[in-house]
Order: sequence, then structure tokens, then C-alpha cells
Amino acid sequence: MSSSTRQPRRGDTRKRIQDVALELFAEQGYEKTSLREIAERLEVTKAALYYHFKTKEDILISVFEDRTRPIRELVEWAEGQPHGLETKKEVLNRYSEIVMDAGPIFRFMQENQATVRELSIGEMFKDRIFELMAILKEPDAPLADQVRCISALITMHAGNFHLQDAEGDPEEKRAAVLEVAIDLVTQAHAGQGGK
Amino acid sequence: MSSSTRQPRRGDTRKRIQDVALELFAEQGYEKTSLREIAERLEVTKAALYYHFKTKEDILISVFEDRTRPIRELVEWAEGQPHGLETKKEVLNRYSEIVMDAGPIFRFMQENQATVRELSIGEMFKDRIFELMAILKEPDAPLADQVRCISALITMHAGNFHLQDAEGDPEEKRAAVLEVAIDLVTQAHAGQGGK
Amino acid sequence: MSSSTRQPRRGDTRKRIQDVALELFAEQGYEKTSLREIAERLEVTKAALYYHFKTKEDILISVFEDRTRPIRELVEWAEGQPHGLETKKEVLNRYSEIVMDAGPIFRFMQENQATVRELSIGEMFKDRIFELMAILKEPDAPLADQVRCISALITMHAGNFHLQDAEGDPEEKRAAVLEVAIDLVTQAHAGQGGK
Amino acid sequence: MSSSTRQPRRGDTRKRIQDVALELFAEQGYEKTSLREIAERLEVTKAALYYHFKTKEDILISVFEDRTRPIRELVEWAEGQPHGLETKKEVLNRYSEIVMDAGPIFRFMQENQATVRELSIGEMFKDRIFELMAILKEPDAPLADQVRCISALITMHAGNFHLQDAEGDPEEKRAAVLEVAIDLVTQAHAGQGGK
DNA sequence: TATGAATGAGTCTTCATTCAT
DNA sequence: GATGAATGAAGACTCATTCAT
Repeated sequence: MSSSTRQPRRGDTRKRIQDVALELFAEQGYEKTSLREIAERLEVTKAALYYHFKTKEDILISVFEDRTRPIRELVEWAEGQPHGLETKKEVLNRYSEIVMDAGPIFRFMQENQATVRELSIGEMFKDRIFELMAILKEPDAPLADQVRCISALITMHAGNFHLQDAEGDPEEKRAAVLEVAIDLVTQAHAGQGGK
Repeated sequence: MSSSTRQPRRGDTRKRIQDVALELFAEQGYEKTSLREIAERLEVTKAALYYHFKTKEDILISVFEDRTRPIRELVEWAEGQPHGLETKKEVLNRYSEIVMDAGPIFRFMQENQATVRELSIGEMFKDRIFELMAILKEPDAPLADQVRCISALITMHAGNFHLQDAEGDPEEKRAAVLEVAIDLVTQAHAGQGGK
Repeated sequence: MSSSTRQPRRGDTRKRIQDVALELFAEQGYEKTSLREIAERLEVTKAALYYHFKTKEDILISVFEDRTRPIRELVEWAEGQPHGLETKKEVLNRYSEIVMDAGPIFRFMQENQATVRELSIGEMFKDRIFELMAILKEPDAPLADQVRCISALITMHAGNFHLQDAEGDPEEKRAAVLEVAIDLVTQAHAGQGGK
Repeated sequence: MSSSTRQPRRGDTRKRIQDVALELFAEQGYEKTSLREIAERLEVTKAALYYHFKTKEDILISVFEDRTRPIRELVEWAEGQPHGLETKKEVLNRYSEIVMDAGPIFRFMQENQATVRELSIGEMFKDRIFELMAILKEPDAPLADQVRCISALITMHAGNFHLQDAEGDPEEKRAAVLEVAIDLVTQAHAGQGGK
């Protein structure tokens, strides 16, 4: 009852900025989303954004860091596990959930690579992917198997979104994407790259 | 005598614009590339660009159409072929070469989806992909198999670029990517989605 | 117990603001120094500045008044003295010390005249200078002698700073500047303006 | 006759920008003069300024370079002359005219030192002054004589403006200022610092 | 075939200031 | 004595685009 209609929602402004920003960044891209637009949606002034964040890029960075923290944790966990196929599968499984939960940030990263590359999160994301790759692929794996692992990851990033026109509920889709990813990594793990 | 030392170029300005534009678009993204930059690289004025193209988007469209024409032809060819696995494999094979030859346009499309979605080429590209998908996947294939086909395509688009840190010459990489794509489509074709 | 290690300062905030502000104003200029910067240096918030001063200009005014009070006193003293050369010399002598002791405020006034002219202290400073000039120059002195007196004053303001690259300790420099100023005023006093 | 009232003055825009900018910079200071203001006075848009100059600072630089070129030439000329008092006097004489002709740029430099110090012209101006000082003062002159030379220069820069309240026509004022400057340099040249 | 000159709309960002707590 | 949160106005600058020549 306290935070009723007119009440100027307290304290949560920072988070609201992050949410709206992510939504718009994912929908229209980073460059095409202006701070004016974000501010208008929140019914605050542009200057208010600058009270909470130093720059436009800073908003993105903060969102990115918040939403990709689980990947760091996943990697840490995985590094403490035996280096076998079961671990890889479990990593994919958990990753699949992280990607779903993280909301549109992965879609954003996938669809704005050109932009993101010039931003500091470009490197950060690359690092995250490298760490995951280090877990998924065998050292000195043949090229094709490396491709399989990369393919597994980008499929998970882009998968749900590309499937949006297909029928089926989200959980089914997630399962389908996960199945393909596991297949790819399993083949890569098997070694000679199939055939 | 005509194309002598002093004047290295003639009526090729239109093409030169396309080339420089594509290069910059792919490198920095569409929005971050300004017409000023393109003009400067070519040592002409911005106004000159407007002599050859109606708008900035127009430059991109023209590049896109030129470089993706082979896909149209590939689709046309495939539609006249029997609907079997062999055709699919050959389509992937040819597609693989098209992607290589087309230069950075596929990288561009992959990395600027957010931007491209709002542009007219967004729809065009989506259409092209749909037509390819129609050839690669069986009607009413299970979700996982649809994912496999999508995965095959985006792997081809992004593959070479993601592999740029790996060792090996371009032709090897292409072969590796192609192998994975064929594998994926073959499994999808087989039906039950693996296991 | 009151001014112990943990809380290095007490009710001296007002003075600390003045000091930091003057330092920054002199270093970077009035316009280029933002209240944010002042606040950050003091590790307080901008709002805290507004507890102590009504406006940015107000900070400057208060600094100016504090540090130029000695001039008022000097003028008052001089007005009670005989109107001869000895008095003039003594005025210059004392002025020279005031300028040294006042810290960077004179440098600030000299280097920010364009800004200061639009501020209320512009007039105040001009008044101070007028009063001094009234003491230093003879009524109806020839133009050149007026110039000599002005020159004496601005040399004292700017002198030390312009000499910063020359070798010699501050006291020597002060003496040199003072010598020139006295010379100028003496010549002006002598009447016909030399030659 | 050809460039009548309504005609949109051709070609001269660049120069008009420089003139208006200098006028405003000198009147209000660099920071307080906005490009909007300059543009409005010229009845063009801000963007038009950017067609002619890369940045705000660039406008100032170009003005500075144009108007201080004569100093360079003066220094060059002087360096080819015998190093005696006559040369010094002639330098002051010519300098006096340069300062008058250059319009408000010297006033600007004097009154915006704090600003100018952070700009590239800060160094340039300092260099110019150093070269002049090298001509005016004897090597290893006593401090007081160095002060006399500095004093001569800053008196010339600021002089006319400080005299604006005094009666007398500009030419008379110039003569008075020049007389004082020559006096100062002559004394410095004489050696032991007078008395 | 091009250029020189300009515009209008928009960008991100910074600032001094306010006020409820 | 101070802070946290916000605002309104303004700043420098960039962009795609136009048009007379």
C-alpha cells in the first residue's frame, strides 16, 4: 500500500534503469537506443541517469556484469570438477539455464557484436567464452571438433531467439537447443570428429 | 593510355564506395561508420556519395544485393533438384563457398543483427535464410532437428571469424566448418534427432 | 579526544572549502572548476557546499573578501598619511607583502579577468585598484605617469608568477619586483614623466 | 555594389566566424562564449561553424595564428639586427603597433590566461614571449632588470585597455604606453638596475 | 561527375542548483 | 552539518542529407 501509484518509487531507480536499458538495447541495439529514450520510459530526466551511471557504456557494463556473474561461477565450479564428458554435459545444462534466466543480454551480445567489440565488455565476454571453451574442448582437438564446441555455444546464445517463430513452449525449445549442444560436444569429446 | 598512372580510377567510383563501405561496416558496425569516414577514405566528398546512392542505407542494400545474389541462384538451383540428403550436402558445400567469397558481408549481417533488423535488408536476409531452411530441414521435423539446421547455417556464417585465433589456413578452416555443418544436417535428415 | 585521529576535521569545513576552491580556481580557472571537483577533493557531497555557501560565486566572493581585506586596511592607513613619496613607497612595500601572503588570489584575479568582470568581485577589485591608484598617482598626472603607476601594480600582481621560471628564491623575487614598482612610481612622482 | 543587403555573403564565412568569435571571446571570455552565440550572431547554424573549423579551440587557434604572425616576423627581423639598445627600442615600437592592430587578441590572451594555459595556444604564446624576452633582456641580467622587461611587455598588452577610462585619444595612449615600455627596457639595458 | 557550403535534428555529457530527509 | 536523488538548462559535437554550381 505504501508504494502506490503516484509515489516516486524509492531507491530502486538504479535497477530500473538497468532493466529498461537492457530491454531497449536488446530490442533496438546499443547505438540506436538513446539516453533520452531510456529516461523518457522511466519518466526521469537524462541527468538522473548520470547520477546513477557515469556514462552510457557504464550502464551496459553494469548490466553485463550483473547478468553474467553466474557464468563466472559456473566456470569456477567446473574447474574444480574432473575433466570428463559428464562435467561438460552438466556445464552445458547449467549454461542453458543461465542463458534463459539472463534475459535478453545474450541476445544483445550476439546481435551487437560489432558494437560490443569496441566496448570494454567485448573483451570481458570473449574471456568468458574462452574459459568455457577451455572446459568444453579437449586440448589439441582437431579443428572440426573445435568448431563443434563453438557451434554449441553460439547455438545456445542465438538458439532460443531464432526459434521464436517455431511453435512449442520455451521449455521445449530450451531442451531442444540443449540436446543439440550436448550432441555436438559429445561428438567433439569422442575425438576423431565422427565420420 | 586511359587508366594511366596519374588517375588510378575512372568510372569505378560506385564500386569503390561499395567496397570501402562494406569494409568499414564490417569492421566497426553500420551505425558507427559515418559517411564522412567513407568519403575520406575514398578522398571524395560526402556529396559525391549522394551522387551514386540515395541514402546511407542504399549503399548497404546495394552491397547486400550484389553479394548475396549467389544465394538466390543456389536456392533456385536446389529447388529444381530432388529433395534428398545429397542435395542438402551439395547446397551446404556451395553455400560454404559463397560465404567465403562474399567477403565480410556475412560477418556484417551476423554482427549487426540488431541494426539490420530495422533495415530493409533485414527482411531480405531472413527470407534467404528461410528458403535455405526449407531446403535443409524436413517438413515437421522435431524441434531438435530444426535447431540442427539453424545451427549449421549460423555456424557457417560465424565460423570462420570465430576461428580466426585458431591456427590453420583458411581452406582448412572452411573444410572443418563445412564438415560440422554437414554432420548436423545429416543427423537432422536421419530423423529422430540422434541419441 | 575531540580532534582525534579518526575525524581529522571539525567545524572547519567552511574554511577548507575556501582553500580548496581558491587553489582550484587559480590552477584551472573559475569556469573550468566545477563544484563536483571541489566536493570530491574535500570528500564531501556537492550539497554540503550549499550548506556553507549560497552559490558558486558566493564561495569566490567570500575568499576574495577575506584575502583582500588587508588592502582595504592599507588604503585606510594610507589615506591618513601625508601624500608624499615616502608614503607611496611604504604602500608599495606593504602591498608587496599582502600580495605574497594572499596566496593565489591575485594570480587568480589577473588570469581570470574576463570571467571576473562579469562577477560582482570584478567591481570590488576595480574599486580597490582605483583607491590604490588614487594614492600612487598625482592628480592630473600626464598619461605616461598614469601608465607607470598602473604598470607598477600589474607588475606586482603578475610578477612573481611570471618569474617562476627564473632562478632565485621567492624573497629575492619579491624584492626585485618591488624595486621595479618603486622605481616606476618614483619616476611618476617626479612629475614630467622622465626623458 | 554586387554584395548588397540580402545576398548571403559568399566565401567570407570563415573570416566572419573568426572575427565574431574573437570579439566575443575578448568580451566575455572563452568559456562563457558558446558556439550557439557565435552562430546566432552570424545567422548561421552551429553546424556551419563545424564545417569551417574542427572544434571550438580550433577557431581560437586559427585567430591566434593569423593575428600573431607579425610577432614571428618581428622576432625574425630582430634576430638579424645588432643586439643593441636601438634595436630593442625599434622592436618595442613595432610591437606597440602590432598590439594595436591585432585587435582584441592580446587583451584576450591577458584576460584569459587561466583558460589559455590549458589550450595549445598557451604554449605558443609563451614561446612568442620568450623569444621577445630574449631580444629585450641581456643574458644574465639581474632579476630586477628581467622584471623590467617583463613589465614592459605586459604593460603593452594590458595598457591600452586599462587606460580606457582615462581621457585622451588612442594614439596618445599608445605613445604613453610605448614611452614607459622604452624607459623600462632602457633602464634594464643600462645594467645595474638603476638607482 | 562531382564539390562547397550549409542545415536540422539529434547525440552524449556536464553543470549549478534544489530539497526532502 | 550533511547526503541522496534529482532537475533544467546548456554545452560541444556529429550525422545524414540537400542543393546550387
